[in-house]
Amino acid sequence: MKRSPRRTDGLSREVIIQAATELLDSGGERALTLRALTVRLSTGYGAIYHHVADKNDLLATATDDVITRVLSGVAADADPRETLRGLALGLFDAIDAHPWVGAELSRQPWRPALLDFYESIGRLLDALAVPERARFDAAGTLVNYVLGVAVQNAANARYLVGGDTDRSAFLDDVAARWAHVDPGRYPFVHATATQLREHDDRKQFLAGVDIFLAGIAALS
Amino acid sequence: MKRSPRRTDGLSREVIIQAATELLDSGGERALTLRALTVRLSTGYGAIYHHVADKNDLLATATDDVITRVLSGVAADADPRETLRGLALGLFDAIDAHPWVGAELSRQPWRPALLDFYESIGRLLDALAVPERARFDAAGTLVNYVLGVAVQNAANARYLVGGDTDRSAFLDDVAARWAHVDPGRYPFVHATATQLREHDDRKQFLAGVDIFLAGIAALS
DNA sequence: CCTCCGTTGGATCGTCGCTCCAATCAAGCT
DNA sequence: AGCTTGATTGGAGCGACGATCCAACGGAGG
Repeated sequence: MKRSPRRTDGLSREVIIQAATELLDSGGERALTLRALTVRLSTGYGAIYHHVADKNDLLATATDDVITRVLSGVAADADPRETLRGLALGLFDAIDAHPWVGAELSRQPWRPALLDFYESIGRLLDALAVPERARFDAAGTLVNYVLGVAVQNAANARYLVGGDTDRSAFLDDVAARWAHVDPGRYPFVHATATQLREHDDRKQFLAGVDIFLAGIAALS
Repeated sequence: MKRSPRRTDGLSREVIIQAATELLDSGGERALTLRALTVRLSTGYGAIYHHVADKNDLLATATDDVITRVLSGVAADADPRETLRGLALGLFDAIDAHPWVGAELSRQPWRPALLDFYESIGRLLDALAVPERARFDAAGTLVNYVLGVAVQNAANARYLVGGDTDRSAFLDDVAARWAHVDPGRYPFVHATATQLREHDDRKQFLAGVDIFLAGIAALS
């Protein structure tokens, strides 16, 4: 039995994590299997486990990478309110582009990478003259909202299996089901069905951020 | 080879789902395996799959049951604002008691059981005189917030593996790590560490709901 | 009493994450 | 140059999972 030749270029933690990220981006969470990784890197399990603790480690590190990249790319605006909106949108867009990041963040919400996010929000609330005693609750609420929406969106994105069906097709599907509920029992849901079909996730997310900002402003 | 005796009392979808719920409540998501179910019900795979489509079906139905039970138990108050707070708290407490419900809802946010939740919120926003054009965004935002926080809490609860370590011990752990971050780089996070140790998830959640309500009021 | 069909139990399959160890090679030593 | 050693690699194998499939069962209707 001939053994396949040993690789000469060094395998490294970085290379492995990048390969994992590519697998995740192209095929979603379920595409990241150790077997797929060994094939892609043409190596074996041992080599991978020598650089990485386990699959959790892999997912967590890949997630941290994406988050860090996003947060460093957010532009600071003169207006703290605008900066905050930009920050929130940055995270939203990142998770929209990499739904698996949302799922992983919902599983481990206290990853170190989110420290920067939390810190930024705290400072911006300070700049917005939020009283100190309310700042903790306000920051927590905002973080929870942003992560919450992002996770929901990730779930919706995961619903589209391979990318065959379009996002709008998915919305049409849900909207159609909502349109067929009993208008007597569910007047609001029924009336909302049309708006659901036309709505823009990104805009609705920003509208939510604005509601919370208005509420926070009302605190002082 | 002797076959174990055939059961005489009828197995039913309800019995299976209740057993699944008990497994989930006692051991978390990873405790629900088909093998564990066959042992608990002293039956085989075939019997279970005869009544249930697959494991997703199991999880989804169990989740629907919990949600429905919660929503039917929420008292309607004269003040729509109070009713809304009660509704949100009801979902919060339910997911706090059954963390797996939070995880499942984040995976499938459009389950029929949430229709009632969405409908109730829509009506309450109407009672709060939220302009119709803003009601859709407002309802979506609130649902996202409630589900988002609930999911985070579920994730934290899942962090405590078997219930050995206490919830406060977990908070102490996170707070300790936050207290040791570089105060120069993360002044806000550092300053927040003490509040984190003392904070009450439930109260903070309610504070978030109040921020939202204040923001809604500012819309009109 | 018999037949039939809705149920039931469990052997089996393919895949998963992960462990374990022999094989391999580069760097350091004499 | 030859030897040694330890870090690194590749892959067989393990136990557990969700799911499928089918033979065996037994109560309801004739």
